[in-house]
Amino acid sequence: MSTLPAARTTIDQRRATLLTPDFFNRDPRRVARALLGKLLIRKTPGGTLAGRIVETEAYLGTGDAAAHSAAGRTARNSVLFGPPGYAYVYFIYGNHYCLNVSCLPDGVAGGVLFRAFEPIAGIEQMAKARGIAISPKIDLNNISFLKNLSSGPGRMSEALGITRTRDNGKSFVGKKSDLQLADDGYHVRRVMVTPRIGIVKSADEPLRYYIAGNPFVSRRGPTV
DNA sequence: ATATCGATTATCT
DNA sequence: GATAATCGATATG
Repeated sequence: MSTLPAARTTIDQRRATLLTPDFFNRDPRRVARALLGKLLIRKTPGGTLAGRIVETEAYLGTGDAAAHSAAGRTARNSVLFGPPGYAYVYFIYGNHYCLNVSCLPDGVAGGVLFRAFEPIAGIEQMAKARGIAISPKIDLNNISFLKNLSSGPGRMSEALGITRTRDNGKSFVGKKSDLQLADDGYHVRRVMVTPRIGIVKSADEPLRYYIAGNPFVSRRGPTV
């Protein structure tokens, strides 16, 4: 019998290095794919939160009808038009915040939406942020429990305590930033590409990326 | 397991 | 005034 890939991963602290602006200064499709397997880190007074990114979506800018930047620059979407490597946070459906990173050079719109990660550090704090009570009965390694923390853009943002007023426009590439992205050398075996979730315009464009077979992805794929 | 629906507000028409 | 890059609860197979 072949062994399934381990569900949980750990961080290789010795190898972890911050992603640089160059990483984000290219087509969002390439950034979205390259971000799979990277670490998303949130530093808080209560401790460091971290997860391994398993699902992303690319939003291409003025030519992409589904992108917030499609109709040009506004006060809301201006981060997408700014320099690469900055947080674009928007509020949706009266309930949820969603976290993105800007791509392409200053003046050109584009971004990647973070849709899901595997919780790795600060799990108890993330559960608290999600309104989930921790009791001795809860197994912190249980896949269903972990998936409920951060499988989906709204959940992920809530687990990290992301809000628009706090985080929109924040740098992902600053050494001192409380929002960081890092590469610890984790190798992604296979990437799946599907249409993006929850959009109406440009609904068929294959711009969603996730790690094949990963249990923390929000959905398997389009229910075709 | 999948399907449907209400919540709730910033943004744009 | 309509819409939206979603989630959680509820209903049903």
